[in-house]
Amino acid sequence: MDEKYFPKKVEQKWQKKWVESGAFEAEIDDTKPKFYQLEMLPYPSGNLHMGHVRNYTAGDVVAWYKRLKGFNVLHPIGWDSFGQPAEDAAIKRGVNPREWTENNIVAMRGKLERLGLSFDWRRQMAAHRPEYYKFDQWFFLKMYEMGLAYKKATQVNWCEHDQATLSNEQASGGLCWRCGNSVTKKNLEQWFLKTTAYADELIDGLAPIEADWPPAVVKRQRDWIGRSEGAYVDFAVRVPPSDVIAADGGMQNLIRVFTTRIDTIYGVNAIVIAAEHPIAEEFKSWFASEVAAKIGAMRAEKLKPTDYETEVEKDGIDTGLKAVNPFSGEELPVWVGNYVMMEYGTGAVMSVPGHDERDFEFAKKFGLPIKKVIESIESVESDESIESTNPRDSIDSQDSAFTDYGVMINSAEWTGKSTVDAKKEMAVFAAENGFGETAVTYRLRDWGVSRQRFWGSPIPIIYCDKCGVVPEKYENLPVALPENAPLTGTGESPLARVPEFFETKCPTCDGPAHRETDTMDTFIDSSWYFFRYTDPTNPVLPFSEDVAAYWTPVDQYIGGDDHAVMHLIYTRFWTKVMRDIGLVKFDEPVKRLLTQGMVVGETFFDDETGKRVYHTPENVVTTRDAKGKITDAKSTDGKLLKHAIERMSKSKGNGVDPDEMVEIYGADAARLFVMFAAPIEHELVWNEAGIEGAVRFLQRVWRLVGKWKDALAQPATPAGESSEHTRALRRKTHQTIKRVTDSLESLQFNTPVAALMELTNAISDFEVEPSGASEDERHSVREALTGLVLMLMPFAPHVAEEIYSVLLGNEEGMVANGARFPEFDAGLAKAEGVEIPVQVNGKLRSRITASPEAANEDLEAMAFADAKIAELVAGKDVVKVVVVPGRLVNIVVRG
RNA sequence: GCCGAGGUGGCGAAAUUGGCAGACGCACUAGACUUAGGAUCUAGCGUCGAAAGACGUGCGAGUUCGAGUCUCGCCCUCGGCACCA
Repeated sequence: MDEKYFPKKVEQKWQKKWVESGAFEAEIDDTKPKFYQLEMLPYPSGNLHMGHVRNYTAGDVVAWYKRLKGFNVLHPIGWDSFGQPAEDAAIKRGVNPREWTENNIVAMRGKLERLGLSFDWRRQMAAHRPEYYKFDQWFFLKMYEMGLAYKKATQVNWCEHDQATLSNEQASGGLCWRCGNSVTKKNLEQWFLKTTAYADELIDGLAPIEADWPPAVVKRQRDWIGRSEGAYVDFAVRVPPSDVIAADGGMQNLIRVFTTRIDTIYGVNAIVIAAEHPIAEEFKSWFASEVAAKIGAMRAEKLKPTDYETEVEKDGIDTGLKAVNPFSGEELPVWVGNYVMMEYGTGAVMSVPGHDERDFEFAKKFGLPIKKVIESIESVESDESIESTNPRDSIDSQDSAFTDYGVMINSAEWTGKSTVDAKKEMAVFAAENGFGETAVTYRLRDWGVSRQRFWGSPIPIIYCDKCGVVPEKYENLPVALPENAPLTGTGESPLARVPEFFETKCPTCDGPAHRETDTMDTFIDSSWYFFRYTDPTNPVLPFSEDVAAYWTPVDQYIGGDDHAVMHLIYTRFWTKVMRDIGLVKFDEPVKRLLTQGMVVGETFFDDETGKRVYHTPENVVTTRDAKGKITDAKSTDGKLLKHAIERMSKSKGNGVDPDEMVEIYGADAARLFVMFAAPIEHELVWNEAGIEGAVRFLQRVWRLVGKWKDALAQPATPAGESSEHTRALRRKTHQTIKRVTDSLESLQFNTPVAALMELTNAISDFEVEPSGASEDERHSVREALTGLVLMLMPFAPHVAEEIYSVLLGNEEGMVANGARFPEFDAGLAKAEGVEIPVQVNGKLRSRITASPEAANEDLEAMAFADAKIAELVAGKDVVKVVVVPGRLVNIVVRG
């Protein structure tokens, strides 16, 4: 053992040993409980950033802990290797996307290996390889057969900056998930997967896993799916002046609205439809010219980039059409309104300004009547009776709508009922009378998966002039990407310019046909990748049902919360589809989810040009306030700089390359520090200074072992009678085992490191010279050191292996030894004499030392016997004495 | 605007869930060893105070023998959503 700890030497040695012994290669083993530890797969950009280090280290800690606890652990990694960056690199630098991707994978794998992450590399998958994307296509065909994949013309989300279509999830907030620019709409024919078919299941399936998923993710998924329960109501359309029913008859003369508040229907003042509503199209020629013009303008407005900063002002126009309220028979105007969305519900609403904020605003603006039909329970109770209440037809004077539930007024035979009851009854009434039904709508839309991109999995569909849309045959999969395609980034499908690719024969009639030239959204790849790890080379199926049945579902998943409504909804959807195909027998893919906070760094920009400035102590000078926040930043040549906190990466110039950190401080110190620096779910503002502390800690452990190793080489068994200081050390050891075990079980990674540091300090403070140590002393130090090292293994595996082999006196490490996590002994951890605080009137005044089992009366007597307490209590009335056994004594006095 | 999370030393944070606030670490201060210190060791380090002591977990109330923790009201910060009928 070297005098000093040289991380590089130790790390290279053990990484090599692990590879040679296949230490992390997991196979099905029915003699052990299985544990599937998964982290979100990286995009192979070629570079590692601190966010990766945090994510994969946390996963590695869990994987190691579970292995040491006797589980058969599957801990795989792969590559989300399809997608835009490879295509961008190809366009910008003329490289081949395949080569670029493969090279990056090699580079990035090396960086991950140097961190000593315990992955089973044999199982890695890469989305861009035909043996993987073949099964994206396999699934697509299955979904096509099941009626879950369909094509339709639609307005899609379009990012002008990236020249790319986006699913609703990827355009959340009206901004592109990748580049953050505003999203516009574009008309395209596009393939969809019917996620809405599973909307109820996607909501209801959250309940059983809720306790083990972060509340924020569960909530965002619920909101995203957005189930709301209400009713459809049909309003007949009349065309003035002669009350002509629309010529087509049938459904065309009805406007169907969706409402969650049918109980407010006597307060309807108008029907408001979206500009894209079919009625608006049907009566186009009937409308006055200014109405038609306005509708056209409103449609165009909706295609503009979405600006969520400024609130859109309500706008609309009376179409001149009339609609009849089926409950009251009242005739109402039909308006077109910009606040009604064609995509949600039926694209038409009944406007109730008295009880809906948006309708209220709309009515105010256009001077429409506002009628009150619901009163709060309090105001009804204070009024004498509902009958005698003079109906207030207008609440124009009020400045907001009353949106709560309450009691019905001005609502014919429903008056006086509670709105909660009326809501149910009125929907039933509407259904019985043929003008409505109870209904549930969702915010969730189907998943648009077509991408006009090259670097993705081709959609395995063929268009034949004779047979129409024909799915490719399973035996012809994969539909392989051609080696070369003209990549222009113009938003046209590159595959449409490769005749060798799209010219084909119809699988049904063998006639001339052409292939779909769009590729799939890359989120398809990541929807099922972790099932492929279980059976990575299966040539005929995505994975075998039996193999997956052993390993899946995932026991612990760790990744960023930025995927709360993208990846994590898609993969839940995919799992339910796989269940219906018969590949898996469960509903939810992930038992327990942990979302780690981002690692961010300070970024600087040139104030004038907006260009990034690399942040090194040499070129940026900052002044900071008391909280350490930057108040002012300048470059060394005097230019004013803007600053921001951004996700850390080398390309943003706000952070180190983890590889450099490993080079300087070692992988163990880097891992340890990242785990220790902040709770895993918090955002971590990167500050490199702290890593020195991790290095110091490991050096300290190393020196301690160096100091004791010769003495510990001699045999030592615990003596029957031991002295106080050895019992104290054993106590600390076992208390630490409990703390570390509990922390890791609850996925806390910062507090166990602190506990290990405390144990190290305790061993350090054990004031016995190793050469003169008794057998008993040697035994307690051995127990403390081996315990320390075993518990350190998940965080700093290389140095732990080295120290463990030193303590064992041979070259074997923990892996080779089948080492186990230390077991907690409650008896040994129990304190003998504890310091018990004594309070007088709730204020700490003294401490007494007693056995933790001391009886309440004894503690009380000891407290009163304490000189200081006696003095404070003297001459006063003791009102009460509170004794918490083993914890505290509080004496309440008066006078 | 609505929803969610949170506010504890100079900084990152602990606090067995109502029982010694600030563990552990970073930064800092003083000292020792040293040719040297960005190594190591020792001591200190919430605020005021010479000390005794007093005060102290965003602010204000409340419950309790006792509140960082529970209740109510307010302020602030950070995230999410974007007219979802």
